[in-house]
Amino acid sequence: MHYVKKCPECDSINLFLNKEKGEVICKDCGLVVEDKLVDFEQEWREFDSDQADRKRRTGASLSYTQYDQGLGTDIGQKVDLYRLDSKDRNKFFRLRKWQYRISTAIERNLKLALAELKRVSSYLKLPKSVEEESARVYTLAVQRGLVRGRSMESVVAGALYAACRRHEVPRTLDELSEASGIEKKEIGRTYRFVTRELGITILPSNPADYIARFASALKLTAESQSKSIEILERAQKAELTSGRGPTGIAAAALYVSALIHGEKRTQREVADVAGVTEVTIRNRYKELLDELDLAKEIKKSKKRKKD
DNA sequence: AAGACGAAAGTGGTTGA
DNA sequence: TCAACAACTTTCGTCTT
Repeated sequence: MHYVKKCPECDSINLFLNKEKGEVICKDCGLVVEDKLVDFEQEWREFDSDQADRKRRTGASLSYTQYDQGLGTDIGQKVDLYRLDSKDRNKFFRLRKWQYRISTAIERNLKLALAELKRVSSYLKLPKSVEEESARVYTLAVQRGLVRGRSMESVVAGALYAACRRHEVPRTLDELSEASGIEKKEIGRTYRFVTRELGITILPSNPADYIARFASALKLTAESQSKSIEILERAQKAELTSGRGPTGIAAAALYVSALIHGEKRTQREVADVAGVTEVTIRNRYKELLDELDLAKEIKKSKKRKKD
């Protein structure tokens, strides 16, 4: 199997293989370098067409980003029609007409929507697996008629948001909003509506999932980054995280660890990257200091600076 | 002068009667 | 369906570096 050695975006060699998700992620810029790392090798061999028939199990691969999943169903034409009497034949034509109408309506919608979905997805540099998942969600939503009364774009954005969360590569509503041009409120609304109607359960996102991306946006070193993960874990144990917005916590953890490692960033900078306000960072930051006695560590790093 | 701090009032969403 | 509520934002004045 072949692995990418360098990040094509920033040339970093700091790549990280997440085996469960089957993705290679650049730790520096957060780019998903490779995903869907599936072993494409066959575990069997075939020596003639007879064996091939018995051993091959699959047809072409399915993809939800193709509007009909690469397949398609038509009610057949002409074949065997001579066997039907005129009544049945009329029925047959009527069915075919309806099938045609319904499928073209849905297909036309899907074609447009999936084009938009791909656009937004590539803008946000989302992994292919998330794109697939969101396409699947959108397809289901269309089939259930959930798009009616809502703009196609907002449902696309909602599906993407849901897929990101499920794959633990969360983007903030702000980012989705910027990429799709749909209001934050609207995305949140359709997201909740669609996931509820489709019975998709989504875990509350983990602050740690945001760290890599925020850290690279702030150009922090790997040490600060792992320090902030450590802080997050301690915060979780101290039950400082439940009920709080995950981005705010991630931002505060990054802010503190940057201080500790003498890579000071202003609250403003961190706040902008994380999409929260300085006030929120201050509140989380204060809680972190109170509960985890990080004050010592900060003082230490200040002393080191003096020396 | 810029950044950090914190109080106060406002917003949108959840929850429980 | 409504009111209470928690988290977060906005705004603004004050303190610190």
